[in-house]
Amino acid sequence: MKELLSHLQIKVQQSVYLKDPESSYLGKKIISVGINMLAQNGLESFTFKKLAQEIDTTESSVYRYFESKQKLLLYLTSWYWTYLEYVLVFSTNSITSPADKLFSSLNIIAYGNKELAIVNNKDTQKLHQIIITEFPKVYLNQAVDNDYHAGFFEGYTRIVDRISQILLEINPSFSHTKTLATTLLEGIQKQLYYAEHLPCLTDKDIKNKNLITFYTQIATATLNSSNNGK
Amino acid sequence: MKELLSHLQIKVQQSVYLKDPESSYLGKKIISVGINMLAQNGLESFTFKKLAQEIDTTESSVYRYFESKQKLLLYLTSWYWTYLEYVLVFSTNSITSPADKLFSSLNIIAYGNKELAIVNNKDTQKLHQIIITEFPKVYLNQAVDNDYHAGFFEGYTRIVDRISQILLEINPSFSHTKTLATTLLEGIQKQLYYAEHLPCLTDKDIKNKNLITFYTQIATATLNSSNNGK
DNA sequence: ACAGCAGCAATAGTAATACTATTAACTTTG
DNA sequence: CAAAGTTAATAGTATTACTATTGCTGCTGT
Repeated sequence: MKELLSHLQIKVQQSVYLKDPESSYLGKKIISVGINMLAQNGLESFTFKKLAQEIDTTESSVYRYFESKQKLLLYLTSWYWTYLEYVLVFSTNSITSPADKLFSSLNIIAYGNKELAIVNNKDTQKLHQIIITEFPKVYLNQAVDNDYHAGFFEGYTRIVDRISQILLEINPSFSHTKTLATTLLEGIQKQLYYAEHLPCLTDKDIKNKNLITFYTQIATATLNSSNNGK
Repeated sequence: MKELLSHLQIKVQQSVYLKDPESSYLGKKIISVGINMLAQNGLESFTFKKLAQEIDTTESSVYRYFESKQKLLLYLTSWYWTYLEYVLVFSTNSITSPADKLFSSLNIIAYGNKELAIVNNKDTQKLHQIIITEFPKVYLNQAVDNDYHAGFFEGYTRIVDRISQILLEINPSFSHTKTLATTLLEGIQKQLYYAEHLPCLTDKDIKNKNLITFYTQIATATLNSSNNGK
């Protein structure tokens, strides 16, 4: 799997960038150093000028690749969700029990693939950090409706669909799979953030495997509860 | 209750503002027009200059009240969570069944109090909109750790604690109340946003009463599931 | 009554950020 | 090897965030 994924060329929708960052050395630098800077200090303090200084180029050269820092963030998050779908599929296609498949999937969503640190010159653990703190900002803004119709959230949507499918395997008559899937997925990510920064919004032992066990329990309990057909 | 709440003076922690906006006409204007503008266009396009123009004053006069637009947002969200705790307590203290209390509480969190539109010159429905799209930005940034230690999230924390208490009433041996409480609370708010902007991340019938019913079901199913003592 | 002093808001800035038009240099291709 | 195309740097502008200073207004004490 390590071989398969590290050779994978993940495509991000063209309209997200002005010039394909994979097509030049500078473009690749923008991505890899951009990941480091965003993971380190977040979107607010990140500017193209600082990025340019870091990689010894100019602000306007960065603007040739992305029309704004939000679009660069959108590129990184889109890439990550697409990458994660591959990891998800490769890691769980051999699992037959739907409940086990759910557990493994949630585990990957929570902690990524620890063996594959760098894929296509991108630090996936840092991208995971970026997803947790910055991804909500990608859609909680005025541009959502346009971005949605442009298909910019398809990567994320497909992950949600995959989880939905697994939930449906556990209980084929369950009718609120999307809602449950997003609740699990985003709940897990929030808890990871709270554990780090807002400890009074979590329970102490909810970490590592326990976090995944708990959310799997929420899922199975809900799926097995009485009026699930309606 | 309408009488009680509309006469209530809700205090926001002093260190959030430079000068108490409740202490002058201009301050009150900053708050009420700020609510309108933030609900309308979001934090990103909101600036103190635009706010000042809207209320016929100057940018620097606004800066006398708040050191940044983030602090103004923090003020509004803190006010809202404190206000919502009163609504929650007043509306549910007569309910004896813990399950009914949970349903009512989640309903208030999802839809606020529709009878009380304006409290202390603040449009609570617009504030509710602001909470849904802007509150995550209040803590998903570099200042979290400082803001947390300064106690700026106490209003929200208290709401989470109240929900936790109700969950504990339903199952006194349940040990992950904070995690479940935040998952329910934030899940509901996300679904409201998705229904509006990202419909493929929700299920069609998950709206109005159904949304609350579903999240109450998640809660009770989880609370009643087997290994809850652990 | 009015000199003095608080408190408040406006004027007039600066520094940083976001973004763009134009030019220069280098590569590829006919 | 000249024309065409590609790439990035120079040199801007407009907006945004934030601050230092000044001036006005009303209250206070003698």
